[in-house]
Amino acid sequence: MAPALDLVFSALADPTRRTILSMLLEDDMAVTDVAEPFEMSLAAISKHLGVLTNAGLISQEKRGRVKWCKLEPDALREASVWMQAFGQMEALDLDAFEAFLETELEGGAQRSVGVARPTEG
Amino acid sequence: MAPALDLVFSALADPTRRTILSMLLEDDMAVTDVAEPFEMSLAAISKHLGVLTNAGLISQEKRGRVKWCKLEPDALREASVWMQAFGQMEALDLDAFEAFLETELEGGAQRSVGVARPTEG
DNA sequence: CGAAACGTCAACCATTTGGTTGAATATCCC
DNA sequence: GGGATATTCAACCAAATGGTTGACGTTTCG
Repeated sequence: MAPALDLVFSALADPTRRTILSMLLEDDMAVTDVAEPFEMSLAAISKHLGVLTNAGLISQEKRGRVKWCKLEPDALREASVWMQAFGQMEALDLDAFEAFLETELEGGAQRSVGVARPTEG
Repeated sequence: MAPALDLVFSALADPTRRTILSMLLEDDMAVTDVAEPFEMSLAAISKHLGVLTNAGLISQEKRGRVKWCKLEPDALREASVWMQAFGQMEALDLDAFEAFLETELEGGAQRSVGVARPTEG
């Protein structure tokens, strides 16, 4: 069920939607109340909420005539994990790996570290 | 100089671009070599690289007739920090904060926790 | 010099996105 | 029932996105 990273990241790419998420951090909110601080129409906010829902970042539950919006942190967490994993691989490759090379192959020929043409024909 | 989160997140929203980033994790690469595994045109990849550059996620340096692409982890890290901070605030608000409320205001009127209309006119 | 390799630019196209407005639907309350 | 409230739907629009192709400028190499 985990929504694709595509959906999560593109949902996060809009400042209005990031603001909405931070608003929902404090409390669950009704659609009308989410829309209140913004200058755009209610319909526009409704669409934004649809995008966030589709990305799994929030859920919406209708109670009576009011639709409550609730933060769903799991989707965010998944993307966060991706980024952290990426960051760790990066740290691994660019730092630890080079250090490893220099230690392991100590005194090897003066390779130009970090620059290696892949697939040179 | 830190590029806006908008640019970073929307750059990350495309799977082709995420793949490119992961390729650059291993090594700096020439534009042509980045394009090689993909089925789209070189021009399309060139545009993707432009988007990544614009977001600050990579840098490009021309040496001779070859333009080398290099991962720039800082921009990614900034977005990662945003997400982690968000996650931490979430943990704070939804768990600790409610526990705090219940403890601190013990036995208060039966507030319906988590439901508060802001700006009721 | 001239051809090949590297990469971008410009024009074009289809689709998506983010916004609008006005009508429609559902619920609450008198 | 009927009016107010809450929210979405549908149609529309402008701009951005992701792709194509073909022409163009640079740099290398024979």
